[in-house]
Amino acid sequence: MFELKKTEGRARRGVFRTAHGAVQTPVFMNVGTQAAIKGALSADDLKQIGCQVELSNTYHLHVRPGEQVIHGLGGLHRFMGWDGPILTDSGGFQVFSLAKLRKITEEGVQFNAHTDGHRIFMGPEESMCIQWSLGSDIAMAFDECIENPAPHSYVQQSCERTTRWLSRCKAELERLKERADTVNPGQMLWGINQGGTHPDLRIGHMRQIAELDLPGYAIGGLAVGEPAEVMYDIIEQLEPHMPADKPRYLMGVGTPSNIIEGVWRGVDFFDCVMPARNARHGHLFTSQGIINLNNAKYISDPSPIDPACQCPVCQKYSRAYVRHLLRSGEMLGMRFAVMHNLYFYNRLMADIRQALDEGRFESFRLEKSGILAQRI
RNA sequence: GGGAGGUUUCCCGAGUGGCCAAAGGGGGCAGACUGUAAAUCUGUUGUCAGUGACUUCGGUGGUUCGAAUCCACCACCUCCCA
Repeated sequence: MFELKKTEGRARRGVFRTAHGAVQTPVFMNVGTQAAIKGALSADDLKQIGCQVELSNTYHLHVRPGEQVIHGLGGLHRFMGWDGPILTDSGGFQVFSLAKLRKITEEGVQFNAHTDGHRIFMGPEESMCIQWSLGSDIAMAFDECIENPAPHSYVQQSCERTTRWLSRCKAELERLKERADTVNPGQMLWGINQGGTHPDLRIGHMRQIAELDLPGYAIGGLAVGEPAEVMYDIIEQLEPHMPADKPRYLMGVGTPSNIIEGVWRGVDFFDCVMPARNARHGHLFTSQGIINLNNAKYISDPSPIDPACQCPVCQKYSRAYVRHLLRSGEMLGMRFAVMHNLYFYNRLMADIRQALDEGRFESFRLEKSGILAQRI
């Protein structure tokens, strides 16, 4: 399923096959939480900006419109018109981000829906059932994501529960896939490593979940409060304990620089809301660094967002125009900004892959990592 | 011709003797954002100087220890009656 084509140090160039096509790695997955990329981008737009994998969210689609609706319409791919690979996040992150509205027990998590407050129970079986109904290609394990830093004792207890939850996820998905109305027989489950910023817990947890021999493993619970250096250190210590023949997914990360550093440390899959959210707020990524298009200095700037960018927006429109649209609250401004940033991310990944193919990723990293992080 | 109301800091608008450089909103300027309750949130928005000082509430004078707030006149705006 996962084929490693080339390595450079710990960095890996590979191909991952799914029921909806192959994914060239390292890859950035484009986040469309509610089966849509915020900023009014469609599945067709995703194709145009070079997206390989779309990511949607179990909890959000369960709350609205409900997985039965999507299952009844033939699954998430048909529902949203995207025929490429889809990964669904399990709702585990919402355990973290909706913390004020939930209560965690061994069985699962009791939520008050963020929409109307009604009670929702989600545990490993519920999450798997929803993801099975959606028919994503990659279903993520239902885990608990903890804010860093967190005390060793709590993280340990949480990790142990996440391991038990993972076994339940695996058993439930296997059971569900035997049903006749399975939308995506090729659906697979990926496990998620937790352990906060404690290397011993990270490694111990990884060893346990690796035993389940899942087709992919994610690193969760990073970029949630700890400094980037701590995150890099954890990845470095954890990486030797991750199965080498399975893809590794660093969940929710991150900035262009974070991604380059992640690839350097052996990560294959990434996703992050940052390019889309920051775009909506006027922060745009360019080959020379980050610009805040809201700044007054761009009011009459005739140049494209990034003169080096080949995206549809940069081919035609000026910073001045996109800035005006954003400031005026026009949807088109958000759409343009999001299109640019996601194109930039997908292009960055293509450049990373090319550098790996050509055996020059180390120099690529040294050259780009700093430039892309600076504000200009 | 007679009567009533109004003029506030970029805009709208509160304030009717000190706690007022003046609520609130808009706009402006900047910042945050990492498996998206996020088209959101935060700071700032008279000037100069790090306690503080100075200028400001249509204009000019006045009352008062003290005025955006009270009085007189002037200017402009709105409404009502002829």
